[in-house]
Amino acid sequence: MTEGATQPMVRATLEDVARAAGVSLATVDRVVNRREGVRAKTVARVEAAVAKLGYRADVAAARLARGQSFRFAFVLPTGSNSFMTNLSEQVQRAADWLAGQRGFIDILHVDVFDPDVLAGALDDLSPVYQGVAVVALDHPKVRDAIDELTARGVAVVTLVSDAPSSRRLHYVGIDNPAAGRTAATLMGRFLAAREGKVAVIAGSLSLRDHTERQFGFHQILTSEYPNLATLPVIEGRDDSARTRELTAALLKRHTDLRGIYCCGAGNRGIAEALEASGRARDVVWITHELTQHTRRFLVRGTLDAIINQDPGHEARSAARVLLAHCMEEPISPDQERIRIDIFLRDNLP
Amino acid sequence: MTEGATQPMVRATLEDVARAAGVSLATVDRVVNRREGVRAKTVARVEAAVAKLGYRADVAAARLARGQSFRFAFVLPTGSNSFMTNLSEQVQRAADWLAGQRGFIDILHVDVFDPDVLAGALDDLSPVYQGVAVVALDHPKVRDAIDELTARGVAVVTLVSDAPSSRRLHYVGIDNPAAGRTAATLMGRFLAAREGKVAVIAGSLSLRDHTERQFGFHQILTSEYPNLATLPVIEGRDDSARTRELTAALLKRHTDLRGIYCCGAGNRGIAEALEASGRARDVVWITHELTQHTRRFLVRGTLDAIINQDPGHEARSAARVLLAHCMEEPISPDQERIRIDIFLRDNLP
DNA sequence: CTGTTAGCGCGTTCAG
DNA sequence: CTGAACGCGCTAACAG
Repeated sequence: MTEGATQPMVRATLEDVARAAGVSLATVDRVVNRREGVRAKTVARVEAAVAKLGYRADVAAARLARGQSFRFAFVLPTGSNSFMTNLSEQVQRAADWLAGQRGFIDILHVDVFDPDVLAGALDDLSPVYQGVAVVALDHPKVRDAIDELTARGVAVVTLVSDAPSSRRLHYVGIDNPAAGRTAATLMGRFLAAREGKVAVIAGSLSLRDHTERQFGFHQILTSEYPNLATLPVIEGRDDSARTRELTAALLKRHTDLRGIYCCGAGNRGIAEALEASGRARDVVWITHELTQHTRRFLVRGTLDAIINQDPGHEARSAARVLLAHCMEEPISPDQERIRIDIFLRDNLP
Repeated sequence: MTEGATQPMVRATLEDVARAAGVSLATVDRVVNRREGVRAKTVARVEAAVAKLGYRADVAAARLARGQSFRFAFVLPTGSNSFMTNLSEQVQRAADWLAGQRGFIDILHVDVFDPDVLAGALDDLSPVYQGVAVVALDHPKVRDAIDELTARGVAVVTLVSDAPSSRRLHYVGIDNPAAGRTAATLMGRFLAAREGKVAVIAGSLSLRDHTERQFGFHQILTSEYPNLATLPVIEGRDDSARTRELTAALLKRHTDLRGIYCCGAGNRGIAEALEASGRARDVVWITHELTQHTRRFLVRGTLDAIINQDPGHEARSAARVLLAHCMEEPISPDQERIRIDIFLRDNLP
């Protein structure tokens, strides 16, 4: 048995360090927190003591003494598709957690799909907020509103949907082109060498994430799977009824339709059309986001794979990033990276 | 714009509650922490005040006042395969994080594949530890050692490899039969309707996780993909050289070998044999764990998919579960559930 | 440049 | 059954 280095039995306190270095508490505090006004020689002495005793600041005590608290606004879509409902719930849970850490989250619901409304909501945001997480839109007005907040010293993170041209601090969400490529690889491989057509259904091509997914999907499908022809993108406006009609028309018109990639919402409509057509097991259907509905379609075999982003992880990550920024603490990039999950029937959580 | 309920501007303290309820600090504390010795009437009055003010205990202050600290042992394998090395690093990072929360982690490396050695290490563990995380082995001696620790009041979580018959508090790891089923579905679908043989390479069939994966794999492949015949399982002992020989022999002997599922380690050997044979692009190869090696094989196209468990998540989860148990706090199951990740070339993190 | 001191919000004695 | 008072480890304001 090989022992690793064991930690000291009880942690050293600032006072222990002060005694060891022969200085006062305040001086040690200055050195540890890298504040000005200490002679280089003294700094060295203190740092030696810190190293010798293995001193680590007690975050609980520091937070208590600092007594600062934080207030963040989470700007989420009104609307009620399953994914966004789920995201709201997860933000609420992250808020409960943060409340124990002297952090408060207010959730604001706005129509994030209207650039004017969204920009207006950001402009009107109360100045009490030190941080904002927003499901953004890549539009000049929104970008300006974000930049204005940033200029006022407010930390802004974009959530799920990015505004890359803005000065937001951080984007919490998946790499959408990569998600589209992932869907394409699954589609191409599931269809093996079969020939035929593949349809792409987006919510709206004016949504950057849908466009990016579609872009990644096309990129791989056309370059690596020449046996499959992609049909022009269809916009279902994330609406089930409309998407059902469009899908039904698609199935009727193209008897050689082999696959459907849905890079937005409206999945219930697709499922209905597919099942009504009797070709559900024959057509490979890949979509985004694990919800109660898509889970059912996957288990039933109508849906073949789900590309997912974990809303719980996203909500917690946004909260952590904002908190870390306010406390001037570093974040650990690979804990904050949102992964592109692939779910098949067999690895559903 | 719809506003969510906004939180109070400053959090209520115990003292605020005491004043509102017309009692003292100590009484509120007793009620809040569900201690004995308070009249029912007083309890009710305090609880009303708590509800009215939306009081939430400040965890930082509570931790500071309690001043308790925790010490955990993480028992990890000696040996040096990439996954375990990675796990060690992640445990070290979790330890750095915990150190700020008054928690200390000592890392012990033992030969976890030898039941006697592992059980001995657990038996000999210093009594200073309130919690132990162990990469376990499903063996009576190990089970007894875990149960003995549990009986002594030590919280035990199994990590990556479980001992389900023991009285461990919690298992931090993936559902291995489900992981095997996931691999089988990918294999079956990637091979579409092609006919031929599929080989399964395990490290050792006396390792429960390898057996479970292999079981799940067979289950799906035989029931859903009758076009594919599975060859008898081969044991590569997680050794690259040996696995290379075995794979080469396999490729030579079965000209209709269509797929290889590796449910253990030794991936470098498989890659070498596949690439040497010139059939790397033809044979579908699926394996476990994202490492620097498997990443390369996947990007290069020799490997088709990786089934992964995130060691960073596992290390943090084990630490959180132990900490929560010691502080008698609840855990949130879906944050602690370890997912079965699927990585293709396109969604690598 | 450095030291002293008064809390931060809560848990835990110990008296009443 | 209830209350007063001290201290956890650290920060910040002030004094020297």
